[in-house]
Amino acid sequence: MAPRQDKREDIREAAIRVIAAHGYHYATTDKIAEAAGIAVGTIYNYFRNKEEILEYIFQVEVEKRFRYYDALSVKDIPALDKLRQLLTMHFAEIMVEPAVGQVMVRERYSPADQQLPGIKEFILGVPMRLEKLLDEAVSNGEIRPCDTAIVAIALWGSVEAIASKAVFEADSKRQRWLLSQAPSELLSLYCEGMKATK
Amino acid sequence: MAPRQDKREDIREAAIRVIAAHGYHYATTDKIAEAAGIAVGTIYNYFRNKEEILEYIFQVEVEKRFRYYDALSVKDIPALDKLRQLLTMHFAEIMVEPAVGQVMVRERYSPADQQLPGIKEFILGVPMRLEKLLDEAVSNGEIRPCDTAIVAIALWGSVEAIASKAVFEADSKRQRWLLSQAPSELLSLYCEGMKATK
Amino acid sequence: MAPRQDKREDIREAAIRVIAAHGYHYATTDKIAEAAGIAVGTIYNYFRNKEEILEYIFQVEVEKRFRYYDALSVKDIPALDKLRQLLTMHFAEIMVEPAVGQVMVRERYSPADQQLPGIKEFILGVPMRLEKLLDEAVSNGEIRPCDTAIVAIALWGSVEAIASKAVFEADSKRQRWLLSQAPSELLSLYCEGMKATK
Amino acid sequence: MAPRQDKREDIREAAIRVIAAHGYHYATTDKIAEAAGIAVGTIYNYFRNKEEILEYIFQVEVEKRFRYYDALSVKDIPALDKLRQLLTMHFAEIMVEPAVGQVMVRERYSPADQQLPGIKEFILGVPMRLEKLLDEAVSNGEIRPCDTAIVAIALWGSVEAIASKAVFEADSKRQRWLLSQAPSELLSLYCEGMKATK
DNA sequence: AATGAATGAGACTTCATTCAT
DNA sequence: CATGAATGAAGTCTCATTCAT
Repeated sequence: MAPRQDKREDIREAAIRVIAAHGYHYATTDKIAEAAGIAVGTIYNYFRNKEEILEYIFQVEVEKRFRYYDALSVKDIPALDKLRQLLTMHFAEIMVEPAVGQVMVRERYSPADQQLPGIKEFILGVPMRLEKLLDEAVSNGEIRPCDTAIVAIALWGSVEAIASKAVFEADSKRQRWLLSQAPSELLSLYCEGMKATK
Repeated sequence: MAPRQDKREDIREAAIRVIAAHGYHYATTDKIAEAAGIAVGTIYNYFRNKEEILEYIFQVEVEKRFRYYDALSVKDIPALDKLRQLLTMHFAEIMVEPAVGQVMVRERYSPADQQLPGIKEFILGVPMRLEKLLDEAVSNGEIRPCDTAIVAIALWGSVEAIASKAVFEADSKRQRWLLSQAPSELLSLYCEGMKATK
Repeated sequence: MAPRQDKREDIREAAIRVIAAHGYHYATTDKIAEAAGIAVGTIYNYFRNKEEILEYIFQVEVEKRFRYYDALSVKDIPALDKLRQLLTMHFAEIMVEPAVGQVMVRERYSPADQQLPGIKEFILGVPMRLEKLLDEAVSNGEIRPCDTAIVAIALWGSVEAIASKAVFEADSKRQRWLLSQAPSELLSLYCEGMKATK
Repeated sequence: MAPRQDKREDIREAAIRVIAAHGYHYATTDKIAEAAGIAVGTIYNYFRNKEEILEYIFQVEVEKRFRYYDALSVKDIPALDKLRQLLTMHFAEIMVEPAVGQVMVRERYSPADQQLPGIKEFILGVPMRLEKLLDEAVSNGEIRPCDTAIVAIALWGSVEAIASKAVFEADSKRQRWLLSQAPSELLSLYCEGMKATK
């Protein structure tokens, strides 16, 4: 196989592995360089500093989801279906690369006093898009009026909690089960509620 | 005022402030000591190392909640009321001391490769107790049968997400509103669901 | 049993145990105090600082040997017998309290840039007295003329080497054997030499 | 002059100077780095920790002597000559670099509870080789049968004592004299003994 | 005299970043 | 562009010593 050209990408992937394994603060630049098969110095030709690597990891994930959302939002399907597809996509991504899931769950507040812009985008941007879909669903009469901002946050919290549970699940069968069942389980929970049906 | 007797407590409180402000990894032992008004060395008369401080912070919070749960569990009231009271208590605690909330939300994976025992207890123990309450509610016919393990995780994820939102909310009025409304909002969401009522 | 009155002595003995076990630099004042059954602060009522404890340990041993030497030197017996008795006494002391032997062997250069006076006394004073006995033996015609200064150093080096070997000997039977046989073995070696007798 | 290539060697030499001057425990890594003309951090590119430097110092000396012994042991000369040459070599090395001699004499028990492997090798390995040479001398009839293990220890103790004396000798003329005369003085002492010849 | 909590200087070590090759 | 040895600031922790009780 030809050597990977995009070294920035190599570094990102190596960093994901190392950070998932050790945590951001114990993921030294040396370890990342070694995992990427390059010299430490080379990292600094592609990233200004270590923070920027983490920033980039989040950016990539954010963009995947935003692009998916953008494509979704112009479709002419019920908003709840859009929601389901977005969650399905999120869990599918994590299933493909659980290490990324670990990083997103754990390293959200890692690097500094101030949250990195890319991470802020992730934490705020995704729920905000959920909120829009919920608003749309309310408009369509798919769900009843409610404080969609709060619901979006709650829903996203649930998603993250289950992803986190899955991502640290040692039993890989149960991991796949969790990640694949999660979207419909969650949506039916949030739609139907748990109230006893008489 | 008489000098505070329990220095371990002083250190815990100082550490909460410093960690909430800067994050565990930027909360140096020097800063913590300064915030506590003592010398660095004194910290090590009360804690074996820096990790143990974080461990202790979580332990205290865990115990508060477990004790509250224990008192609750013997009461003769509907399980859903117990649930509501537990959540109310949790949010009330955070309202009183938002810094602790920040620490609990942010520093869960901070210190090491391995999760600290006290933190594990927090992350696993609380949802487990929620699950028990949900099971009880199912038994009582208060809610319909469902995968209570998953629901507990989802519910706790929602709780944390809202707490996290609140805790970083600059507008303190809205913070109080979020924290006080959250329990009933969440429970009604989880019970009734969002489905449009015909 | 009545409480030991001489606390300086208690501390000395405790320090010997702790230093023998851990080495001077790992023998913290806390450990010594604990071993002596007193508070750290109390140490400083009897010793100016940690160094002085080591100094005192050597002093006591030096004095024992000097006093023994002084008593010996006025006796009217062959100088070689005096020598033998001095060595016998030295090894006997170590047999009684091997920990002291360990300290004397190991901690000679431990505490500081400058050698402590008490330790210097030990290192220089003892060989000097051996030298005097050798001179006397030469005068008496017990041994042939030789560079007694060098021989004294060599002899003392041998003594220390065997003591050191014995002191770290795990097998206590062999330890006793070494320490009890050493004086005559050494003296016969130094007197007769190893030359093959035709 | 071209810059020294082997930085590990530079550090070893600097450490010898600093440790000889101040003792291992007062030879801070900062001082060693300064003496080596490098930054502290650089030390840790060549040694895992401070102990390892001391370990390495002993290793180098051990190896010198073992290599010399190995070359010697295959020669077809009297065992006593081998012995003499080995001692001569040892004292010559110390004469060239007295600081190393100081370190070997003083820092034998310095670093820890447990003796470092390299130091153990030095303390046990050298006398063991002396013992072998003595055994050979006995076999050859060069010396009379005796407890060669004990004699080896005694002899090595004498050697170290004289080396130690020499190494701390301020008068450098007397130092050279001691170190150069020592081998034959010692061997003749050990062979002939001090007994008065009628 | 005895106590032992408090002190804080100082030790070792790590690691993100640089820069000469 | 790539390299990786060198850097040194900064962090954690220890421990001899002090002093108020």
